[in-house]
Amino acid sequence: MPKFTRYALMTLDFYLIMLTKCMGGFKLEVNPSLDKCSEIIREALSNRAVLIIVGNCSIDYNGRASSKIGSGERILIVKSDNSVIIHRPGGIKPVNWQPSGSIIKCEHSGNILKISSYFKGEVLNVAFKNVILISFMKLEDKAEFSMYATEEDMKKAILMNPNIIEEGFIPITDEKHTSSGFIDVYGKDSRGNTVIIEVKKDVALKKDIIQLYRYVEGMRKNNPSIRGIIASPSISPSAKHLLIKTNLEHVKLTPKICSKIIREEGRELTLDKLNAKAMDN
Amino acid sequence: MPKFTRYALMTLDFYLIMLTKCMGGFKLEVNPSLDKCSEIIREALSNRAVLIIVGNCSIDYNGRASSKIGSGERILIVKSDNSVIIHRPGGIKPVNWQPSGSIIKCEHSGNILKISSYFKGEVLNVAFKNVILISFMKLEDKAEFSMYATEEDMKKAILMNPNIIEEGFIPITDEKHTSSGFIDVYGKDSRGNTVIIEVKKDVALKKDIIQLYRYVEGMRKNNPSIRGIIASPSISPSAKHLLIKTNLEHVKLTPKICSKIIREEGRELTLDKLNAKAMDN
DNA sequence: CTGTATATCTCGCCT
DNA sequence: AGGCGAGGTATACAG
Repeated sequence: MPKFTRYALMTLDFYLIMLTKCMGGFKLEVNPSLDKCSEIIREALSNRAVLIIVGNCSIDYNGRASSKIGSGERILIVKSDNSVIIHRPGGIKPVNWQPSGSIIKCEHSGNILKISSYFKGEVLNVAFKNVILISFMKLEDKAEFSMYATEEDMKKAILMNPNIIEEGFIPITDEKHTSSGFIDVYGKDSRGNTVIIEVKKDVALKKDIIQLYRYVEGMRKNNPSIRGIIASPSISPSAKHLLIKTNLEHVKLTPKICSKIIREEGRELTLDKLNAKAMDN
Repeated sequence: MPKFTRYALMTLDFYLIMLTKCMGGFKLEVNPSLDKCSEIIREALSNRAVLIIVGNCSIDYNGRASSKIGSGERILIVKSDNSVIIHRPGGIKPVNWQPSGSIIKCEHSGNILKISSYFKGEVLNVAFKNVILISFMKLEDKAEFSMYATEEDMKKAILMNPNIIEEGFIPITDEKHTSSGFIDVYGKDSRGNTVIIEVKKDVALKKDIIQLYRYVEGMRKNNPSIRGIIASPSISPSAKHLLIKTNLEHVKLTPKICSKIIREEGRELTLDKLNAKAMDN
């Protein structure tokens, strides 16, 4: 297909999309006039949409520090929380930025489009000489970001560095089988008390306490000094209540810190060595 | 003007721009098919253009740490140096990134467009379910970024914190007039030797050494122990050579550090106090 | 090249 | 609200 036709078709397509999209908080212009930009920016800001501008600008910043940069083609993004980032064509870090909640103004005077952002005594001024592309859109992103580590990784981290549970804790085995099932980590505290640890990578709930209680209760008959610890990033209020009633304990332990322990200690300590270490204990 | 007409005109405009722009390394699609995206991404990468993709994606990262995030609408930017940043609709920091020089691949399989980036054992996988907007463009930005401080600020910083020149330096006046003109900062070192400082905010060149030498030479007749120091962020090789021959000295001093001194010490030390301090000496 | 100090650090957690 | 510590810190600079 010749380029001409391809673009003609694409343009028709684009036209139709524009009609639908502009209802739903989307707008886009290529090589717009600065007046048009000014209009679009205002619309984006009032819509609390994400605004993207690509064009030739110079930037002045004054606040905790001061910076200045002359003309160059850059990408400016104003997010829906009014944070601002400006990126040059290279490098991972923005050349200038402004945190969430800043007050953004836009002014078109002469041949310059000025976008100003104010936040707690800090001023970021961006002056566009020309704009290649401007667009805003409503973006939805409700997903939760997680530094990833499995419960298995958390157990591994405890075996690698038992002090993350408490000073002097010594693991004996992992996943010991008991009459009530199996437990995650089994060991002794610094006073020689038996310790049973249940690991959860998410918030510990009532059911987790109940599960741990079942293990511990089965063993308390023969060993009254036994301790039960639930290791998790957090614990629900009702689970905490039950925890106290059942004389169990909670230790804060996040997948993230475990992931770090594995990464850092894992350099010297291979899995083989780890298993050997576990066997020794 | 009714919306319909406005967009029709805009679309025509867009169409014409596309024809010119696509020659010069620019392409843009709204709501493209993933196949089309794949094509555009390949073109962007081979052109070493800046690529912007807005769409619904999930992201996996594995390297120094691991992270995972489910579906959400985000902005992905691949810069011309193959650095990657992915921004969520809010917040100043990217949710995931990859440094410059990473190897980027793109694969369209099923209903998913996968963009992978590899760098020194770190893998970033982005899976797009749909794309709202894709565009690439060649951006030119040769401007130099500077943490801003004038030569005046640098002199002020020396007066505020003379130790940045050397331990025990005590400024007496700034801009002392001599028979050869005026000098930037004039003072005494810890041994009581007279010191003349010439401040430059950029690399010190031969001509700067010559200028300083003229001042110093004029005073060496009456005061052989006089020292001449050029304070600048750096010095050119030929200037350095001349510096040694003329028995002058160089002290590294950047506008940035001066800017910091003024910011930090300026909190306690107002301009009035500063002037008073300068008068005292 | 490696290690260290810096940052408009940002961000989250804690008091 | 203020202080503290971590970060996939990134980045500049010294050794």
